Amino acid sequence: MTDTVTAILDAAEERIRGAGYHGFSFRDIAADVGVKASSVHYHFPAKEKLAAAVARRYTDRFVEAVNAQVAEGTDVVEAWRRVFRAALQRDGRMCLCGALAATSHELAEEIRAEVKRFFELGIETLRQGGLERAAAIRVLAALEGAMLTANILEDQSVFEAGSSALVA
Amino acid sequence: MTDTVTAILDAAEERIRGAGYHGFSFRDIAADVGVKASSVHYHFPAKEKLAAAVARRYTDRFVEAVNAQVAEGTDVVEAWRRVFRAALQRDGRMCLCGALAATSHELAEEIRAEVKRFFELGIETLRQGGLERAAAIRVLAALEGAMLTANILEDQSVFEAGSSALVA
DNA sequence: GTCTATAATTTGATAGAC
DNA sequence: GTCTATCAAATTATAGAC
Repeated sequence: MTDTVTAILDAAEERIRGAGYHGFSFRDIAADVGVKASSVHYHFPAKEKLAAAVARRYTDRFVEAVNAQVAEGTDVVEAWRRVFRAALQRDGRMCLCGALAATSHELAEEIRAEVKRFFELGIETLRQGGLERAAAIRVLAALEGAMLTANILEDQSVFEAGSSALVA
Repeated sequence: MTDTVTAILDAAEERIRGAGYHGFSFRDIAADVGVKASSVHYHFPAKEKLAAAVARRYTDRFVEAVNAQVAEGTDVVEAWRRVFRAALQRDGRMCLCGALAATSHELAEEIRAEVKRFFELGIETLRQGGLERAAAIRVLAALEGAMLTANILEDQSVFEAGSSALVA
């Protein structure tokens, strides 16, 4: 993966997490990266492909980070909470898949499938950690909701409060 | 409030709940209502004003519905859960303020203030029902997250699972 | 791989007739 | 209060030079 592709994915991720799928343009990304819009199109022929690639990378990284925590002996629920917290504190923005899921109704099928994968993998890893399906859903829902609420209230302590019931 | 204004607000609410603030145009709304885009502009001079008006009406109606439940003797947490559930089941879409909050970073100040009001009023009514602030945040976060997760997984039972821990 | 140039369409918004 | 007509800008996307 070239530097330009990485920079494009980084910029698109930040934009989507701040303004949603319809909230950015190829020119925005190009300006962020320091190239022209046509160069972005060279790497990603269509906006849908770009967003799908961003979601794929985001999910892969996210699940990998969770698995790394679990491998170190962290409880799986706490692991998910930590990775969510890190994403909020580092970037001060919504979860990418949460931002896309919030407006999933009009989302292109390819993107929706990638976003769905994030939530299905979340449920799967939590179940592998011993949780029942309903409990796994509760954890993911609480974390997405806590992140969203902290975002709009512009108060990161809201994330702690919103996700505090998950801690054993 | 004229019929046209009501129809415009209805259409805009549905569009925003499905695709977010940037996911619709004046022409979309006009087509939904059966008028021309210039007529929409007559009632709402700018897109920001339209979205802010939609959020204001949504919050007012939502809180009113919750208060009506509480007045009938329903527990305040259960009241919030019921009104969220009704919004999901009736429209099959995200909470309007949740959809806007998810991409709040780039939102016009006027709109963000209205969305913020939804969450602050939520916390306020829950606290009046006897909950501590952290508990109130947990309830709102869980409900928004449960709605979002049910939305992307296209399974309304996910809302029940995601919000089930709130029931005493 | 990146650029310039451009096509085709859509966008938010306004002016003015009725 | 709604319409037609229009604007200026932005949008996704492509063609072809370098």
